[in-house]
Amino acid sequence: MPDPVAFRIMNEIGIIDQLGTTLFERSMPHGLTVPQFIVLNHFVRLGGARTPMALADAIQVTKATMTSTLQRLLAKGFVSSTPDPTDGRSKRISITDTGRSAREEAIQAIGHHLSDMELAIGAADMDSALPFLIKLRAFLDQQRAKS
Amino acid sequence: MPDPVAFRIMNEIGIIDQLGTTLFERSMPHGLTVPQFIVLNHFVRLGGARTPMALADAIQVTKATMTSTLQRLLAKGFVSSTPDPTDGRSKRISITDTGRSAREEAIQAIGHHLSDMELAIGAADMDSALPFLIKLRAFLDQQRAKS
DNA sequence: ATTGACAAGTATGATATCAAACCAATATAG
DNA sequence: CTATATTGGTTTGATATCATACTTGTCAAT
Repeated sequence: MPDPVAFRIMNEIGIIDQLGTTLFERSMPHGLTVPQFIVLNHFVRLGGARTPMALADAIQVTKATMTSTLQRLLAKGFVSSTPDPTDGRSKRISITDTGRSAREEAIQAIGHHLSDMELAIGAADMDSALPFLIKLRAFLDQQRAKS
Repeated sequence: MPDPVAFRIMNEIGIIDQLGTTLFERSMPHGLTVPQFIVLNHFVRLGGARTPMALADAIQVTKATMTSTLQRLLAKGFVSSTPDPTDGRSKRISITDTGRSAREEAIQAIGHHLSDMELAIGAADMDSALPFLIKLRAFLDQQRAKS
């Protein structure tokens, strides 16, 4: 019997994620990884300071994972951390100027891959696929919450 | 400026992969992971013995990654390994009966998630998304080869 | 107020993954 | 044939990720 379509979808998605991540990380400067880049990007797009928990929720990883990624970004000087004045358990994380530049360089570096991809696949196909992916993500997110 | 559509696609795919993997691994028996399951599944679907390199190519991971996954499957007794009689560098890996049963149990365990998913998203939408994903995967695979 | 539940962050241990370096065996060139 | 290049597999070292357990601080209920 053939694999169910849902299985094949998840299978393709797993491989795409892996190949894409590897491709991007080969071009990014300062040994930036994709997760690190995503955090920097989040700061640039939304501005201001954020707690590790808020970042973890926004990016859909556990707080333990966020701790780990932030430690590396701190070591590279791309983010800074100060104690939260109103909550003794918490911290406020911000991007630094160096972090901003690194993110700019990374954008340049992967931009070329993204253009190639749009050219090869067709922006129209991508536009039509996006809602499907968003729906699938929402479903999985909701399944996770249900535990 | 908004993120390019290719970026958003890759972003969603990364999150879907992560959420899906976690969801599946929570239900699978014997501490099976998704990569381990994929290897067992490959053996059941295609039968016979395979070299680690052939498996790595089929599943699109590096040979180092395959070494690691096979070591864990060997430790669980789900695959067996014998030296290749014709090539002193190589091995022949096969699935064991225990491995076959474990794979059967895993199929049952994740089947329920896959049905839920098909129900929530709609099999028709999945059918139409699949060619897009296959095309994207092929593109990335070809980019990788170009290095 | 004190106690008990909850929340933020970190640490630990397991797996996956890649790149790079390595070893051993095979294949190719000359 | 011998020397070189290639190929199969493993090892090492780095990062990401989750689950679980722990610490510390906050909040709520009595």
